[in-house]
Amino acid sequence: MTEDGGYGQFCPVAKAAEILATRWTLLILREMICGSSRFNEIHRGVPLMPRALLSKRLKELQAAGVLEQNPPDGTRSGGYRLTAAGEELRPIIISMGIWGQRWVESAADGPDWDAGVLMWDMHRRIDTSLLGDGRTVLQFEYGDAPEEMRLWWLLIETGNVDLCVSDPGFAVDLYVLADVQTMARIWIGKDSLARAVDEEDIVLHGDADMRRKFSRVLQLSPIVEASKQSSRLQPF
Amino acid sequence: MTEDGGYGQFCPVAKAAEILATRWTLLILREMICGSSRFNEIHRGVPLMPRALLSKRLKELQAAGVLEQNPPDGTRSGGYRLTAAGEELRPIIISMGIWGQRWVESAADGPDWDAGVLMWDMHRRIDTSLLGDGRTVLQFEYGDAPEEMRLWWLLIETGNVDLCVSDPGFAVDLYVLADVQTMARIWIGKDSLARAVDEEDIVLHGDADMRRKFSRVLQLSPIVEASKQSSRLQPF
DNA sequence: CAGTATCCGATGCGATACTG
DNA sequence: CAGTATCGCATCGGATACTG
Repeated sequence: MTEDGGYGQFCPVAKAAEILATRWTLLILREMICGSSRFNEIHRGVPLMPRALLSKRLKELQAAGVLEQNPPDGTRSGGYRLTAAGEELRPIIISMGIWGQRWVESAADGPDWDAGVLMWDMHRRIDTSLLGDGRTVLQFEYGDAPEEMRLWWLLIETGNVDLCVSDPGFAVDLYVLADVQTMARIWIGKDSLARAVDEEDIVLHGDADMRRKFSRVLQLSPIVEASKQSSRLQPF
Repeated sequence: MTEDGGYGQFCPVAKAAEILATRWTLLILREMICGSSRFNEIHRGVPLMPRALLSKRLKELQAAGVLEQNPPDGTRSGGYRLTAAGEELRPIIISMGIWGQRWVESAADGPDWDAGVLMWDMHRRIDTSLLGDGRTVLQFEYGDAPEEMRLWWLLIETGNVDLCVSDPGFAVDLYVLADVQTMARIWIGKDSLARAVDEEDIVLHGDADMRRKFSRVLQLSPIVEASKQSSRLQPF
């Protein structure tokens, strides 16, 4: 009778909120903005979200004109892409990230973070141009993570970065040992890699050249990059 | 067990979304941004929201550091105000409004809008400096609204604007007749007052001087003002 | 005015299992 | 890989009544 989840208001903020202010929706858009396009890619960014609900949200966002489906290539679905309307949410969502980082207590102190989400985020921010043509393997070990989340590998080959949850078997160029919290704080710019290495909150070992390059190979969260230029984001 | 409504992620967008992406929350903040501060003022901006839920949300927003309570003045509560963190949401919420206006289909075509919310919004945007020291009364009649929402009065006196739902009894300076949709479209900048008057979608009658001044006395939604300068809002 | 208390019905959400 | 189907429950939402 009162229809779906609307607010019954003409105010454009209400209209935007009807689309954006439902659970998980902003995180799906963050995933898309960060470069995911396929169903399972998106889901890796929000692993705690029920797949059925992800499916539902993707439909809603299509109906709202924020996403559309790519034409299927051959047999499998072509994934999703942002429409022009969706692209214009990019600065808004990034602004929300900057705000969250600046103001939300415990934005970097949560107890139960998912190392998988962190690794999935990080694997998209490897600057492959600094690595040679050959294969590079980085191994991450999180001392505070549960058994099945302790070890991760980034396998970098011909400009492509794969995230592995089991040992890919190749020689490891760099071992990274840290707590999830430490790594996450660095990732979102709340801590510096240099400091963490100095104080041995992070231990790097392996190829000496790779150890030196690591701070440039692993770029930080897009939010951190954006917030460096965020003076432009406070126009009012 | 999975705690409250969190996402279990360190991403700052997720942290912001935990606070902002719950039902009604963005509309409460919009009300605060537009100048409401007391409980019942805020509620007039979201009349369909259960008061108990508004109370709960206000507590959540205080816990999140977005709002705080003003010290009670005398016997009654002092209402609420945005903290510094809350103030920094202003450009984000206005951006969402601009986005909603630009992209949401039917942002100006809803069937069941609330004339009360429209009037409540508009009463805050009367430029009292254009009116003399005496009393000014504007009467609005919405032909398409249900009986109890048809007639509204703005009573302007010594720079103060009161919204009345029953005839205040004073002489009316200007009568405004329109449909809620027409008025709402003008209010959010999707239609122009001049056009609507020309084509008699709106009929003004009463004091000739007041008829002439009306387009300047009634300022438009803050979203419209903001979107005129919105080139600054697309920094990425 | 500024909320709180309670009850009840609808549904959004999460968990699990299943399919082409 | 890319989703669907089903089910139970917690939360939301509406109504009503009550308090300082």
